[in-house]
Amino acid sequence: MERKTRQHQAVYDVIVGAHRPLLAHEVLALATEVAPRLSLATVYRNIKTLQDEGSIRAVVLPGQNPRYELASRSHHHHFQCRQCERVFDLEACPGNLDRLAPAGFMVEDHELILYGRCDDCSADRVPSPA
Amino acid sequence: MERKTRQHQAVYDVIVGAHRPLLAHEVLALATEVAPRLSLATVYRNIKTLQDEGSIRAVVLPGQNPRYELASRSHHHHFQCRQCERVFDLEACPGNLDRLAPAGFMVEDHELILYGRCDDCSADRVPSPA
DNA sequence: TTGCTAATGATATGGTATTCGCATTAGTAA
DNA sequence: TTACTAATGCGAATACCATATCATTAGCAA
Repeated sequence: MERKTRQHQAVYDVIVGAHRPLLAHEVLALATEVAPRLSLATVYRNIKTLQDEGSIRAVVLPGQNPRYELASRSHHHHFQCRQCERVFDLEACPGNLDRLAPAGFMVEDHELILYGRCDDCSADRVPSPA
Repeated sequence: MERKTRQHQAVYDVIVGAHRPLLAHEVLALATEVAPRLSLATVYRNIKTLQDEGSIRAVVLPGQNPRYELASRSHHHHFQCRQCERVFDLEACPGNLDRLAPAGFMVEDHELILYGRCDDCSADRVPSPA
């Protein structure tokens, strides 16, 4: 049977609490505060478990390692800060993108990523890791 | 000095002629028709050379290997077919995406990818590799 | 042609994120 | 508590694309 471990809970809690998609090593760093000696392998194992059960999903940006966010989040897009490299959620979606495809093409889905400077980095503030 | 080889020319010609971004192995497959015995290492070498001199640029889709297109192409986006996995150019851009970012965020650039079925695959035609 | 050496072909190697193997730890039911 | 075994920690192993190595080929100037 499945056991409720401190490590599993820590991984989940960190993703829930982040309010932005996290890299595996970010999960490790944050979860370590609650579960010391947490290993990266365990982070990956729990990420996989949570993905398989549908609790979280991967957010993949071009050329970057997957980040993870709550699967319960509704359709949205992302913003990446070029300075601190963190990824933030965008609540809005431009919509009506199907018209961009040529005739005969069937659009099923889309992905939009904005790049720039986040609030902290625009203001020359040093962002906190959480 | 730099020498004009059949292989280098073949790699460049294939990218010019494709009218869509190509993976390294697609370049290899297509260029082999002109330059038999062409090796993947040479494809990568020439891709790098062409990139360094600014002739081509990489197009990276989430979780996928880089594709290459002519750098002279103006701002545009891409469509990927989920069946044949080929990537196509979209001529249009929705524009005015800056408004999607929260206050304090500075948008410098954006990336948009549509996913679905290309013309060939919508019509159950088998796409030609070129 | 000849000679120089840039470029190639074939394969080995590197870099790195993720997964595996296994001894150990620690949930959980009784 | 105790026993059972799922889950962990840690290091090794894997997988993958891209680059490096190096003997060989082939541009190109003379």
